[in-house]
Amino acid sequence: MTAADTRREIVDVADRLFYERGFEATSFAHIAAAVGVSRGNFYYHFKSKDDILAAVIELRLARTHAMLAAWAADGGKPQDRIRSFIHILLANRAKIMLHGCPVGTLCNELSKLDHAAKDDAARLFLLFRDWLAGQFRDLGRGADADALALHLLARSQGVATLATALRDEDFIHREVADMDAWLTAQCA
Amino acid sequence: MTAADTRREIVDVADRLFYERGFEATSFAHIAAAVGVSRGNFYYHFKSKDDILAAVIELRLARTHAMLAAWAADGGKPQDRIRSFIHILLANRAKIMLHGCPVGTLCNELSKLDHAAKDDAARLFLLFRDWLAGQFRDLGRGADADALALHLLARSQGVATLATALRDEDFIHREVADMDAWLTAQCA
DNA sequence: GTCTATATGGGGATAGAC
DNA sequence: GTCTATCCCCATATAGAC
Repeated sequence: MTAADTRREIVDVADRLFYERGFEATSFAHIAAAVGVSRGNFYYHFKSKDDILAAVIELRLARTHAMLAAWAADGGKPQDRIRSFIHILLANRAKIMLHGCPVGTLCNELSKLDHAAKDDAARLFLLFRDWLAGQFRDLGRGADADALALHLLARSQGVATLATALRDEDFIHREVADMDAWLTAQCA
Repeated sequence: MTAADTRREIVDVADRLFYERGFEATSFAHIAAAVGVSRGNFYYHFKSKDDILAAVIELRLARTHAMLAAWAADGGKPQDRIRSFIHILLANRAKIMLHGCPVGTLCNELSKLDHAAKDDAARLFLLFRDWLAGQFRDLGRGADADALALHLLARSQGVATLATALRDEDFIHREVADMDAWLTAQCA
Protein backbone atom coordinates (compact mmCIF):
# COMPACT_ATOMS: atom_id res chain seq x y z
CA MET A 1 0.00 0.00 0.00
CA THR A 2 1.61 3.23 -1.12
CA ALA A 3 1.17 6.53 0.66
CA ALA A 4 -1.07 7.80 -2.12
CA ASP A 5 -3.32 4.77 -1.76
CA THR A 6 -3.69 5.24 1.99
CA ARG A 7 -4.37 8.91 1.56
CA ARG A 8 -7.00 8.24 -1.08
CA GLU A 9 -8.67 5.70 1.16
CA ILE A 10 -8.73 8.11 4.09
CA VAL A 11 -10.37 10.77 1.93
CA ASP A 12 -12.87 8.26 0.54
CA VAL A 13 -13.89 7.11 4.00
CA ALA A 14 -13.99 10.66 5.38
CA ASP A 15 -16.16 11.68 2.43
CA ARG A 16 -18.66 8.96 3.28
CA LEU A 17 -18.64 9.55 7.05
CA PHE A 18 -18.88 13.34 6.73
CA TYR A 19 -21.97 12.73 4.61
CA GLU A 20 -23.55 10.07 6.83
CA ARG A 21 -22.74 11.53 10.26
CA GLY A 22 -21.69 15.13 9.60
CA PHE A 23 -18.28 16.76 9.78
CA GLU A 24 -18.11 17.58 13.49
CA ALA A 25 -19.67 14.34 14.65
CA THR A 26 -17.09 12.32 12.71
CA SER A 27 -13.94 11.78 14.75
CA PHE A 28 -10.48 10.64 13.72
CA ALA A 29 -11.21 7.43 15.60
CA HIS A 30 -14.22 6.72 13.35
CA ILE A 31 -12.26 7.32 10.18
CA ALA A 32 -9.23 5.38 11.41
CA ALA A 33 -11.38 2.40 12.41
CA ALA A 34 -13.14 2.37 9.02
CA VAL A 35 -9.89 2.65 7.07
CA GLY A 36 -8.05 0.19 9.29
CA VAL A 37 -5.10 2.39 10.26
CA SER A 38 -4.05 3.86 13.57
CA ARG A 39 -5.00 7.36 14.63
CA GLY A 40 -1.36 8.35 14.86
CA ASN A 41 -0.70 7.42 11.25
CA PHE A 42 -3.25 9.98 10.20
CA TYR A 43 -0.94 12.87 10.75
CA TYR A 44 1.55 11.51 8.27
CA HIS A 45 -1.06 12.17 5.58
CA PHE A 46 -2.98 15.15 6.97
CA LYS A 47 -1.82 17.62 9.54
CA SER A 48 -5.30 18.52 10.81
CA LYS A 49 -8.96 17.61 10.54
CA ASP A 50 -9.54 20.74 8.46
CA ASP A 51 -6.99 19.39 5.99
CA ILE A 52 -9.09 16.26 5.56
CA LEU A 53 -12.18 18.41 5.06
CA ALA A 54 -10.38 20.39 2.36
CA ALA A 55 -9.40 17.15 0.63
CA VAL A 56 -12.97 15.86 0.82
CA ILE A 57 -14.30 19.07 -0.71
CA GLU A 58 -11.72 18.85 -3.49
CA LEU A 59 -12.73 15.24 -4.13
CA ARG A 60 -16.39 16.19 -4.34
CA LEU A 61 -15.65 19.10 -6.64
CA ALA A 62 -13.65 16.83 -8.94
CA ARG A 63 -16.31 14.11 -8.99
CA THR A 64 -19.11 16.61 -9.59
CA HIS A 65 -17.13 18.25 -12.37
CA ALA A 66 -16.53 14.86 -14.00
CA MET A 67 -20.21 13.89 -13.72
CA LEU A 68 -21.39 17.14 -15.30
CA ALA A 69 -18.77 16.91 -18.03
CA ALA A 70 -19.93 13.37 -18.82
CA TRP A 71 -23.54 14.50 -19.08
CA ALA A 72 -22.51 17.37 -21.32
CA ALA A 73 -20.55 14.97 -23.54
CA ASP A 74 -23.54 12.67 -23.95
CA GLY A 75 -24.69 14.56 -27.01
CA GLY A 76 -28.32 14.72 -25.84
CA LYS A 77 -30.55 17.74 -25.89
CA PRO A 78 -30.15 20.41 -23.18
CA GLN A 79 -33.48 19.48 -21.60
CA ASP A 80 -32.36 15.86 -21.31
CA ARG A 81 -29.19 16.97 -19.56
CA ILE A 82 -31.17 19.09 -17.13
CA ARG A 83 -33.41 16.12 -16.55
CA SER A 84 -30.35 14.11 -15.58
CA PHE A 85 -29.78 16.62 -12.82
CA ILE A 86 -33.38 16.48 -11.61
CA HIS A 87 -33.28 12.69 -11.53
CA ILE A 88 -30.36 12.60 -9.11
CA LEU A 89 -33.12 12.84 -6.52
CA LEU A 90 -34.52 9.52 -7.72
CA ALA A 91 -31.20 7.75 -8.13
CA ASN A 92 -30.05 8.72 -4.63
CA ARG A 93 -33.40 8.76 -2.86
CA ALA A 94 -32.55 6.04 -0.35
CA LYS A 95 -29.45 7.84 0.89
CA ILE A 96 -31.16 11.22 0.73
CA MET A 97 -33.94 10.02 3.03
CA LEU A 98 -31.27 8.97 5.53
CA HIS A 99 -28.69 11.73 5.26
CA GLY A 100 -30.02 14.50 3.02
CA CYS A 101 -28.12 16.09 0.15
CA PRO A 102 -24.34 15.90 0.66
CA VAL A 103 -23.88 19.41 -0.69
CA GLY A 104 -26.68 21.17 1.16
CA THR A 105 -26.07 19.52 4.51
CA LEU A 106 -22.33 20.21 4.40
CA CYS A 107 -22.89 23.86 3.49
CA ASN A 108 -25.43 24.20 6.29
CA GLU A 109 -23.10 22.69 8.86
CA LEU A 110 -20.07 24.73 7.81
CA SER A 111 -22.16 27.92 7.81
CA LYS A 112 -23.24 27.31 11.40
CA LEU A 113 -19.67 26.58 12.43
CA ASP A 114 -18.60 29.69 10.50
CA HIS A 115 -15.90 27.39 9.17
CA ALA A 116 -13.11 28.74 6.96
CA ALA A 117 -14.01 26.18 4.27
CA LYS A 118 -17.68 27.15 3.99
CA ASP A 119 -17.17 29.08 0.77
CA ASP A 120 -15.20 26.21 -0.72
CA ALA A 121 -18.12 23.90 -0.02
CA ALA A 122 -20.48 26.42 -1.61
CA ARG A 123 -18.44 26.12 -4.81
CA LEU A 124 -20.16 22.76 -5.25
CA PHE A 125 -23.41 24.65 -5.66
CA LEU A 126 -21.74 27.06 -8.07
CA LEU A 127 -20.55 24.15 -10.22
CA PHE A 128 -24.13 22.93 -10.57
CA ARG A 129 -25.46 26.44 -11.09
CA ASP A 130 -23.00 27.26 -13.86
CA TRP A 131 -23.54 23.96 -15.60
CA LEU A 132 -27.33 24.25 -15.41
CA ALA A 133 -27.18 27.86 -16.57
CA GLY A 134 -25.17 26.69 -19.58
CA GLN A 135 -27.91 24.22 -20.47
CA PHE A 136 -30.61 26.88 -20.13
CA ARG A 137 -28.58 29.14 -22.41
CA ASP A 138 -28.49 26.31 -24.96
CA LEU A 139 -32.26 26.23 -24.63
CA GLY A 140 -32.35 29.88 -25.69
CA ARG A 141 -33.00 31.13 -22.15
CA GLY A 142 -29.85 33.22 -21.89
CA ALA A 143 -31.55 36.19 -20.27
CA ASP A 144 -32.50 34.36 -17.06
CA ALA A 145 -30.28 31.30 -17.27
CA ASP A 146 -28.69 31.89 -13.86
CA ALA A 147 -32.03 32.47 -12.16
CA LEU A 148 -33.50 29.31 -13.71
CA ALA A 149 -30.46 27.33 -12.61
CA LEU A 150 -30.71 28.56 -9.03
CA HIS A 151 -34.45 27.92 -9.04
CA LEU A 152 -33.92 24.28 -9.97
CA LEU A 153 -31.10 23.89 -7.46
CA ALA A 154 -33.29 25.31 -4.71
CA ARG A 155 -36.17 23.03 -5.54
CA SER A 156 -34.02 19.92 -5.41
CA GLN A 157 -32.51 21.10 -2.12
CA GLY A 158 -35.96 21.58 -0.63
CA VAL A 159 -37.05 18.13 -1.73
CA ALA A 160 -33.96 16.62 -0.13
CA THR A 161 -34.51 18.41 3.20
CA LEU A 162 -38.16 17.43 3.49
CA ALA A 163 -37.55 13.90 2.27
CA THR A 164 -34.98 13.44 5.02
CA ALA A 165 -37.19 14.86 7.76
CA LEU A 166 -40.36 13.01 6.73
CA ARG A 167 -38.80 9.98 5.01
CA ASP A 168 -41.54 10.15 2.39
CA GLU A 169 -40.58 8.49 -0.88
CA ASP A 170 -43.88 9.29 -2.63
CA PHE A 171 -43.22 12.96 -1.99
CA ILE A 172 -39.91 12.69 -3.87
CA HIS A 173 -41.61 11.09 -6.86
CA ARG A 174 -44.35 13.74 -6.92
CA GLU A 175 -41.87 16.61 -6.77
CA VAL A 176 -39.62 15.11 -9.44
CA ALA A 177 -42.64 14.72 -11.72
CA ASP A 178 -43.54 18.34 -11.01
CA MET A 179 -40.03 19.50 -11.83
CA ASP A 180 -40.06 17.48 -15.05
CA ALA A 181 -43.30 19.20 -16.02
CA TRP A 182 -41.83 22.57 -15.14
CA LEU A 183 -38.83 21.84 -17.34
CA THR A 184 -41.04 20.85 -20.26
CA ALA A 185 -42.96 24.12 -19.85
CA GLN A 186 -39.66 26.05 -19.93
CA CYS A 187 -38.85 24.52 -23.32
CA ALA A 188 -42.15 25.53 -24.89
CA MET B 1 -35.30 34.82 40.05
CA THR B 2 -37.46 31.73 40.43
CA ALA B 3 -36.53 28.30 39.16
CA ALA B 4 -39.09 28.60 36.37
CA ASP B 5 -37.52 31.88 35.23
CA THR B 6 -34.03 30.39 35.11
CA ARG B 7 -35.29 27.35 33.29
CA ARG B 8 -37.10 29.49 30.75
CA GLU B 9 -34.01 31.58 30.19
CA ILE B 10 -31.85 28.50 29.66
CA VAL B 11 -34.28 27.18 27.05
CA ASP B 12 -34.46 30.58 25.34
CA VAL B 13 -30.69 30.84 25.09
CA ALA B 14 -30.30 27.20 24.02
CA ASP B 15 -32.94 27.78 21.34
CA ARG B 16 -30.93 30.67 19.94
CA LEU B 17 -27.54 28.95 20.15
CA PHE B 18 -28.79 25.65 18.69
CA TYR B 19 -30.02 27.71 15.76
CA GLU B 20 -26.92 29.85 15.34
CA ARG B 21 -24.22 27.23 15.98
CA GLY B 22 -26.01 23.90 15.78
CA PHE B 23 -26.93 21.42 18.49
CA GLU B 24 -23.69 19.46 18.77
CA ALA B 25 -21.42 22.48 18.46
CA THR B 26 -23.22 24.23 21.32
CA SER B 27 -21.76 23.26 24.68
CA PHE B 28 -23.14 23.71 28.17
CA ALA B 29 -20.36 26.25 28.73
CA HIS B 30 -21.71 28.38 25.86
CA ILE B 31 -25.24 28.30 27.19
CA ALA B 32 -24.13 28.89 30.79
CA ALA B 33 -22.00 31.86 29.81
CA ALA B 34 -24.84 33.42 27.79
CA VAL B 35 -27.39 32.89 30.57
CA GLY B 36 -24.99 33.94 33.30
CA VAL B 37 -25.22 30.86 35.49
CA SER B 38 -22.64 28.22 36.35
CA ARG B 39 -22.39 24.98 34.46
CA GLY B 40 -23.08 23.02 37.62
CA ASN B 41 -26.40 24.75 38.16
CA PHE B 42 -27.60 23.41 34.87
CA TYR B 43 -28.26 19.97 36.17
CA TYR B 44 -30.71 21.29 38.70
CA HIS B 45 -32.95 22.23 35.76
CA PHE B 46 -32.08 19.61 33.15
CA LYS B 47 -30.53 16.25 33.71
CA SER B 48 -28.90 15.99 30.27
CA LYS B 49 -28.25 17.88 27.07
CA ASP B 50 -30.93 15.84 25.35
CA ASP B 51 -33.38 17.16 27.93
CA ILE B 52 -32.55 20.70 26.89
CA LEU B 53 -33.02 19.74 23.25
CA ALA B 54 -36.43 18.29 24.05
CA ALA B 55 -37.39 21.52 25.83
CA VAL B 56 -36.17 23.60 22.87
CA ILE B 57 -38.23 21.53 20.45
CA GLU B 58 -41.29 21.89 22.67
CA LEU B 59 -40.73 25.65 22.78
CA ARG B 60 -40.47 25.84 19.01
CA LEU B 61 -43.57 23.72 18.55
CA ALA B 62 -45.52 25.97 20.93
CA ARG B 63 -44.31 29.17 19.25
CA THR B 64 -45.01 27.84 15.77
CA HIS B 65 -48.45 26.70 16.82
CA ALA B 66 -49.18 30.12 18.30
CA MET B 67 -47.95 31.92 15.17
CA LEU B 68 -50.08 29.79 12.87
CA ALA B 69 -53.11 30.15 15.14
CA ALA B 70 -52.68 33.93 15.09
CA TRP B 71 -52.52 33.94 11.30
CA ALA B 72 -55.63 31.77 11.13
CA ALA B 73 -57.45 34.12 13.52
CA ASP B 74 -56.61 37.14 11.38
CA GLY B 75 -59.79 36.72 9.39
CA GLY B 76 -58.03 37.19 6.04
CA LYS B 77 -58.48 35.04 2.96
CA PRO B 78 -56.71 31.67 2.79
CA GLN B 79 -54.33 32.92 0.09
CA ASP B 80 -53.30 35.81 2.33
CA ARG B 81 -52.55 33.40 5.13
CA ILE B 82 -50.47 31.23 2.85
CA ARG B 83 -48.66 34.36 1.72
CA SER B 84 -47.80 35.06 5.36
CA PHE B 85 -45.98 31.74 5.37
CA ILE B 86 -44.11 32.46 2.15
CA HIS B 87 -43.04 35.86 3.44
CA ILE B 88 -41.29 34.39 6.48
CA LEU B 89 -38.38 34.11 4.06
CA LEU B 90 -38.35 37.89 3.67
CA ALA B 91 -38.91 38.74 7.32
CA ASN B 92 -36.09 36.43 8.45
CA ARG B 93 -33.79 36.75 5.47
CA ALA B 94 -30.84 38.21 7.39
CA LYS B 95 -30.77 35.33 9.87
CA ILE B 96 -31.50 32.78 7.17
CA MET B 97 -28.47 33.89 5.17
CA LEU B 98 -26.34 33.35 8.27
CA HIS B 99 -27.83 30.21 9.82
CA GLY B 100 -30.44 28.76 7.45
CA CYS B 101 -33.94 27.71 8.44
CA PRO B 102 -34.13 26.70 12.12
CA VAL B 103 -36.44 23.79 11.31
CA GLY B 104 -34.63 22.39 8.30
CA THR B 105 -31.14 22.66 9.74
CA LEU B 106 -32.14 21.05 13.04
CA CYS B 107 -33.89 18.17 11.28
CA ASN B 108 -30.86 17.67 9.06
CA GLU B 109 -28.47 17.61 12.00
CA LEU B 110 -30.59 15.25 14.09
CA SER B 111 -31.05 12.92 11.12
CA LYS B 112 -27.28 12.65 10.68
CA LEU B 113 -26.80 12.03 14.39
CA ASP B 114 -29.68 9.52 14.20
CA HIS B 115 -30.82 11.30 17.33
CA ALA B 116 -33.80 10.00 19.31
CA ALA B 117 -35.48 13.42 19.00
CA LYS B 118 -35.30 13.62 15.20
CA ASP B 119 -38.97 12.73 14.74
CA ASP B 120 -39.98 15.28 17.35
CA ALA B 121 -38.13 17.95 15.39
CA ALA B 122 -39.84 16.79 12.21
CA ARG B 123 -43.18 17.51 13.90
CA LEU B 124 -42.36 21.19 13.29
CA PHE B 125 -42.63 20.46 9.57
CA LEU B 126 -45.87 18.58 10.15
CA LEU B 127 -47.34 21.58 11.97
CA PHE B 128 -46.64 23.76 8.93
CA ARG B 129 -47.83 21.10 6.52
CA ASP B 130 -51.14 20.55 8.29
CA TRP B 131 -51.80 24.26 8.64
CA LEU B 132 -50.96 24.96 5.01
CA ALA B 133 -53.05 21.99 3.88
CA GLY B 134 -55.97 23.47 5.84
CA GLN B 135 -55.61 26.74 3.95
CA PHE B 136 -55.50 24.94 0.60
CA ARG B 137 -58.65 23.06 1.57
CA ASP B 138 -60.31 26.40 2.28
CA LEU B 139 -59.26 27.39 -1.22
CA GLY B 140 -61.21 24.44 -2.59
CA ARG B 141 -58.10 22.34 -3.23
CA GLY B 142 -59.02 19.54 -0.87
CA ALA B 143 -57.96 16.78 -3.24
CA ASP B 144 -54.26 17.69 -3.25
CA ALA B 145 -54.05 19.94 -0.19
CA ASP B 146 -51.30 17.89 1.47
CA ALA B 147 -49.21 17.73 -1.69
CA LEU B 148 -49.53 21.49 -2.25
CA ALA B 149 -48.56 22.13 1.37
CA LEU B 150 -45.44 19.94 1.10
CA HIS B 151 -44.58 21.53 -2.21
CA LEU B 152 -44.58 24.99 -0.67
CA LEU B 153 -42.64 23.81 2.38
CA ALA B 154 -40.01 22.23 0.16
CA ARG B 155 -39.62 25.34 -1.93
CA SER B 156 -39.08 27.55 1.08
CA GLN B 157 -36.58 25.05 2.49
CA GLY B 158 -34.64 25.07 -0.75
CA VAL B 159 -34.53 28.84 -0.82
CA ALA B 160 -33.20 28.88 2.74
CA THR B 161 -30.45 26.36 2.00
CA LEU B 162 -29.20 28.14 -1.11
CA ALA B 163 -29.51 31.58 0.44
CA THR B 164 -27.28 30.42 3.30
CA ALA B 165 -24.67 28.87 1.06
CA LEU B 166 -24.52 31.72 -1.45
CA ARG B 167 -25.63 34.61 0.79
CA ASP B 168 -27.62 36.03 -2.12
CA GLU B 169 -30.45 38.30 -1.03
CA ASP B 170 -31.66 39.02 -4.57
CA PHE B 171 -32.18 35.30 -5.03
CA ILE B 172 -34.52 35.23 -2.03
CA HIS B 173 -36.58 38.10 -3.43
CA ARG B 174 -36.82 36.44 -6.85
CA GLU B 175 -37.93 33.12 -5.42
CA VAL B 176 -40.49 34.71 -3.09
CA ALA B 177 -41.96 36.61 -6.04
CA ASP B 178 -42.08 33.33 -7.96
CA MET B 179 -43.84 31.58 -5.09
CA ASP B 180 -46.32 34.44 -4.82
CA ALA B 181 -47.08 34.08 -8.53
CA TRP B 182 -47.46 30.32 -8.11
CA LEU B 183 -49.92 30.87 -5.27
CA THR B 184 -51.96 33.29 -7.35
CA ALA B 185 -52.09 30.71 -10.13
CA GLN B 186 -53.34 28.09 -7.66
CA CYS B 187 -56.27 30.34 -6.76
CA ALA B 188 -57.39 30.80 -10.35
C1' DG C 1 -31.24 27.33 43.82
C1' DT C 2 -26.73 28.37 42.90
C1' DC C 3 -22.09 27.76 43.46
C1' DT C 4 -17.06 25.48 43.16
C1' DA C 5 -14.56 21.53 42.57
C1' DT C 6 -13.99 17.43 40.37
C1' DA C 7 -14.69 12.86 37.96
C1' DT C 8 -14.62 10.69 33.53
C1' DG C 9 -14.42 10.26 28.74
C1' DG C 10 -13.31 11.54 24.12
C1' DG C 11 -11.67 14.90 21.05
C1' DG C 12 -7.52 16.57 18.14
C1' DA C 13 -2.75 16.52 17.93
C1' DT C 14 2.41 15.17 18.88
C1' DA C 15 6.76 12.26 19.87
C1' DG C 16 9.37 8.77 18.98
C1' DA C 17 10.07 3.56 18.31
C1' DC C 18 10.08 0.34 14.56
C1' DG D 1 4.83 4.58 6.43
C1' DT D 2 2.81 2.77 10.34
C1' DC D 3 2.64 1.95 14.97
C1' DT D 4 2.05 2.85 20.39
C1' DA D 5 2.09 5.94 23.94
C1' DT D 6 1.02 10.19 25.50
C1' DC D 7 -0.37 15.24 26.06
C1' DC D 8 -3.71 18.72 26.54
C1' DC D 9 -8.14 20.45 26.20
C1' DC D 10 -12.92 20.54 26.51
C1' DA D 11 -17.06 17.96 26.63
C1' DT D 12 -20.90 16.03 29.72
C1' DA D 13 -22.01 14.97 34.11
C1' DT D 14 -21.70 14.56 39.41
C1' DA D 15 -20.81 15.74 44.51
C1' DG D 16 -21.27 18.45 47.98
C1' DA D 17 -20.67 23.21 50.22
C1' DC D 18 -23.36 27.35 50.90
